[in-house]
Amino acid sequence: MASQSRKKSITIQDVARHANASISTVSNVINGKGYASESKRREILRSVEILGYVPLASARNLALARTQNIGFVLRESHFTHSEPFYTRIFLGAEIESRKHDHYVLLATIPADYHVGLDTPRFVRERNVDGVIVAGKVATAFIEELVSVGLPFILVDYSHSDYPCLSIDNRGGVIEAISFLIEKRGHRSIAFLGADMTHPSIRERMQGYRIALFQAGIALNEEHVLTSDSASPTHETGFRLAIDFFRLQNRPTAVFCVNDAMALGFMRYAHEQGVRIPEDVALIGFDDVDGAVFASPPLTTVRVFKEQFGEMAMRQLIEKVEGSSRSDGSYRYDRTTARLILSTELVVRGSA
Amino acid sequence: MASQSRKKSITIQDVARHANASISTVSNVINGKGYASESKRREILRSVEILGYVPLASARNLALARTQNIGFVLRESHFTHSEPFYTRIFLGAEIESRKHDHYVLLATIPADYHVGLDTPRFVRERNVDGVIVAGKVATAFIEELVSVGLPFILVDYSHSDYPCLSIDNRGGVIEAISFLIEKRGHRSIAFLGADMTHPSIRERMQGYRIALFQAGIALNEEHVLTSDSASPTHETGFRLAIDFFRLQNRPTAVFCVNDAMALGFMRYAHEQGVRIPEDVALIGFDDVDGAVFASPPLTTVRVFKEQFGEMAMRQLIEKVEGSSRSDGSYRYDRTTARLILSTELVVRGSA
DNA sequence: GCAATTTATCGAAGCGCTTCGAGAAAATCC
DNA sequence: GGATTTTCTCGAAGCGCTTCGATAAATTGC
Repeated sequence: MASQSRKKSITIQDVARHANASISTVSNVINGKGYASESKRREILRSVEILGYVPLASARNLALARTQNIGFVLRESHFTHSEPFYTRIFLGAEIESRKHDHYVLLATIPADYHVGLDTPRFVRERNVDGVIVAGKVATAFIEELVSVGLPFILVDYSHSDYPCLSIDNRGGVIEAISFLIEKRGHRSIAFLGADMTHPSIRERMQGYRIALFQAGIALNEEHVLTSDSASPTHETGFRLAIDFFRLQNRPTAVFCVNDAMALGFMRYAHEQGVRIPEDVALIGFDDVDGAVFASPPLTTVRVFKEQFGEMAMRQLIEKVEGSSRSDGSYRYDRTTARLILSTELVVRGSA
Repeated sequence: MASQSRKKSITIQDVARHANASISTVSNVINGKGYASESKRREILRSVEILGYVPLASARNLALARTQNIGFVLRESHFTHSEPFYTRIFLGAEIESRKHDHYVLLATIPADYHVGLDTPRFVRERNVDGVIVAGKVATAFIEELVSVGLPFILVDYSHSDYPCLSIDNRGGVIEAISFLIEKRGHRSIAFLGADMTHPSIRERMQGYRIALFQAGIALNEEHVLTSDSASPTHETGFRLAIDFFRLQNRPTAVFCVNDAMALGFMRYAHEQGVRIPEDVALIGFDDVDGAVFASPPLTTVRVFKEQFGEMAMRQLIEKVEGSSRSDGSYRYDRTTARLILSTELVVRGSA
């Protein structure tokens, strides 16, 4: 019994026969289209119930020239990151996708993307109706999507030419820095960053400058410590912390471009016996899970990750469904729309 | 141009026409079946190349009565866990799936599973050829899989009645405890655990007992601190640490059932000014990413997560492909086979 | 009361692919 | 050299579903 093979399932045919109706009528009542008398409708629905009929997805999709799949693409390194940032976005998207009866297929691509070679299988086989691109990926990939005419949306990676959904990096940082200045009385605040060409990180940097400017504090370039080419990791935070503590007149607070770095900074501080927030206040960005377990718990800018994924999915699906209605009706083209998700400062022990 | 809809792609028809052959011949050469003259073959392949033809997955699958999808199911709480344990398994499975031209669809189910209501859509719609079940899920779900005749494999959750792939929990713990005893000279070792009904955790507990027994050390029940109903989280580790430090003659080493708990334990120890490993040695299990960043870095039992997922996928696909060949040939039924993946002790600073 | 609608139902074509014969041509056998 | 066997190619049926007419019955309009 154990190795019994898949049960041959019942088809629309069976329902039609059982309900004494034609296939097309069954199809209609199931999809709520066309006409059907109350009696027939009920009879059919009853048969569906009795037989436990569920339409076969593949058949449906073939007939409807769609897949009900959404691709989710990110760089492999991003997915394995210790902090489940993208994982959460993915999860949010996944949950949202169900509401719209879609599945999400995941694919990771290398940082140095080669068209053709690295093309996710689901785009080659046209096995998705649209794709969500998370984080910074090679532009070659994005261009490929454009060229095959697959709808997509960029998430957490702003780009002026394509539809994207991003975090309010600027606003989040401004809030954080202003908090440090106004509520905590700091006048000298360092900025620790990495991967400075990344749009998001650039924006965080801008937020830092703006907040300082607004408070009438002159920017001291020496307090901007960055490791331009490195990734903003725990390790990088640790390394820049070393530089930080070598500073002659050391700032009283530091803002790290993300929590991973902040945590790395904190580790070094611990090792040096520096107290946080007494000796130096610390704020991160992202609100990763580890933030709350740090000692002291990290004050940080929260990003609503699940919601982020949700929204991306919703946007994308709206777009996909819209484009598929070929009734020729005019629709506003939001292709290049850009949405920004706001953040929230969560104050914990480190500042 | 921007809102251009999906390009109507070229079909096998087009290739046939272009190559001056019949559809069936094209299909044959593409799939390497049947006969075909060198000339025809070349011509067809050339047309495929020129036209950039790629078979449409949905059509193929419909004709072949398969989906090329594998479902990956876990409890929602497991997926969002701060430590990407299952995420990594998922990733390993995902990567392996590509080699076999499969996609993986993810679904999360609630802890209190209700058949029908919570049934993952892909099992209802028969949109997967098999499913990987990760971690501890409701048995109702497993039974449902059995009843619909969908092949599956359990991962990280041993069950004697079903095919499963598990970690060598017992062996891993034995290695860890023996290390503590033989290499570090500890004679009094505590065990901190939670969720004691979980098979994996139970096995770890057994490992602890066995190792002690082997070393001729009597088990002191007071040194077994568990929070039976709680999950083995950071928080739980922290809480049990409190109990631990209240012990009259406190053990010199502690083994935590997983890294999360060990990290929680460590945090409490820090707060109390207890030095690790000088005052108390600490070993965890899993080797999560955070382990290496802890101070001191955590000694732990490594589990090869990606490989774990890979192997599960391989097993499952083998099974799926096997069962689909309906040539009636006899095959050994490995349905209830049980594989165990070995672990590795990684010695870092905490012990 | 009869034309014009609206409602109800169905058969058949089609989505893009695989696969099962069948027929023709080529190769092999004695 | 005729009978087999093998190689090559193709048409057609089928996978399970949607959808477009066509036909028939019921309803409406004036």
